[in-house]
Amino acid sequence: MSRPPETRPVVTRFAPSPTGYLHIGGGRTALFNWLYARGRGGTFLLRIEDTDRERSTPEATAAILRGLTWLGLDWDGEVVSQFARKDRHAEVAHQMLARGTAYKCFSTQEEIAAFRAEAEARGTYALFQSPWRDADPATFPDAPYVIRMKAPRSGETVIHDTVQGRVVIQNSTLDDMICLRSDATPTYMLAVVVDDHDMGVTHVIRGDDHLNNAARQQMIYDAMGWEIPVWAHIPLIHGPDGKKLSKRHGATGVEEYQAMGYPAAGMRNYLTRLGWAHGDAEIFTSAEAMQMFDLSGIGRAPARLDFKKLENTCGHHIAMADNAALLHEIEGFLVAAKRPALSPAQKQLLAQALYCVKDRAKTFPELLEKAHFALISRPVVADEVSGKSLDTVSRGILKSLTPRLQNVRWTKDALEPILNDVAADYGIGFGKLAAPLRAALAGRSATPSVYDMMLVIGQNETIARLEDAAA
RNA sequence: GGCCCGUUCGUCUAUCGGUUAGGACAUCUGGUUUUCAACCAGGCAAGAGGGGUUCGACUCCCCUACGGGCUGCCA
Repeated sequence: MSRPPETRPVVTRFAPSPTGYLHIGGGRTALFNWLYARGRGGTFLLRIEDTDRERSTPEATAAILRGLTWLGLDWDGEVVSQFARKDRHAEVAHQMLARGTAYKCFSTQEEIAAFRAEAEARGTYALFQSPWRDADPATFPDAPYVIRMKAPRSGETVIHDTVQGRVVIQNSTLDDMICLRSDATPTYMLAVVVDDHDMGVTHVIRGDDHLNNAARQQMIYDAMGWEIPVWAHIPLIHGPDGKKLSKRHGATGVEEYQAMGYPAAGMRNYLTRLGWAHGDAEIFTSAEAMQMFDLSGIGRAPARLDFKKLENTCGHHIAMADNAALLHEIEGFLVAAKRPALSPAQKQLLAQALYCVKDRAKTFPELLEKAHFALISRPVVADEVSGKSLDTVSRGILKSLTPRLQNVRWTKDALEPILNDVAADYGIGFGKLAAPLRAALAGRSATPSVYDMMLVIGQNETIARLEDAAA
């Protein structure tokens, strides 16, 4: 009855409701839609589901856009506001009325609440069945009404879900959902179908909390004679303890991850692998992910967030990142983390130091800590651990070292014999010499190679720091 | 309560009726080392439970347990 989806250009969409920040689970949903569309030369659309005026805020929309932008998920065309399309939704509701697939219901919310309370009192649960479903229009009162879907009361609705398989829902378990509220605004159930249809969405990839909704939505597609999209309901993300991810697990907002210093490429990689797999592929770029990503690789069970693996993945991406891009992203991190920005001089030094710190860090705070030596200016203040290696003896060693550093070519090859000689003179291993050098140069015990640090900060600065420490 | 979905090492997962059930992260041991990170070698570690179907089930079916979702004039 419908053309094979493969022959149509793919159109996916991410449709968050603007009631807060971009949730990490929403971010992954967006990512899957983005990967699927981008990997097939398709279109990825963004629609804000803001028909609930009570809860929707422009701030939330802005936060969601920021989150997506940071994650690097670019959408095609303008952001669609669902609320702006309310007249179209109402139009479709009335078309359903005209087709006889929907009806006007004059039951008040009080009546419905009373009906439910009564059922509950009897210890049962019953779907509300509107008395207006087959009422004679001649009996219609002059009162506000909602437009309800005239849902089939028997039979079954079958969802062919790419991820969940064939899901059968008995129509008797579904009620006549409201499509148009009494104030003529659409409900989610109607709006989502109308918009997806009008926007030409071919694949609906969303959280499996919508799986049941798909049955009701399919009824609307049928009622309007529209082609049903390919459904793909993906499992939600859980916290490390296997429970639904909530605030008590820590970070749930995408922007919080930016503030914690995870690179966007690493986040994308990690999130892609969370609930999706392609053989043994673990570390990959987004371009590679686009090539590999498919709906059949999505798992059916909820996945737990694992920060250790996130960090490991991010470490790989920091190491393989382009230096200029990395520097730019670090500056963005500083802003997000509300940390002081880099001065032009610091930026310059950090750029030069990147080669020796980027493969030692899993997050930006860690990278910055490793690059501490390049970001500070004299006098270097040693932290507690490294300070211990600056005792009287090692100060003497540093003092004897500085003169030998005066007239040398500032390369590792030239420096190496000098430091080795000093160590030999004092009958100590290089490790014993490196510790005070680290303290003097960086004030830290965990740093890049002492040679790299010397090379990055230069001859004058090196000698000055060593003299400071020896004094 | 009703309906729907799920359940492989601690975690993410591969397997799509026949494998010593593979990989990655984490962890442990040894090696390397200039601290950290990394790297090399190796170890530990899994099909929720119970019934079927089948020559043969992680894989198909049913039940139970556990987890999740939906059940709104929320999305």
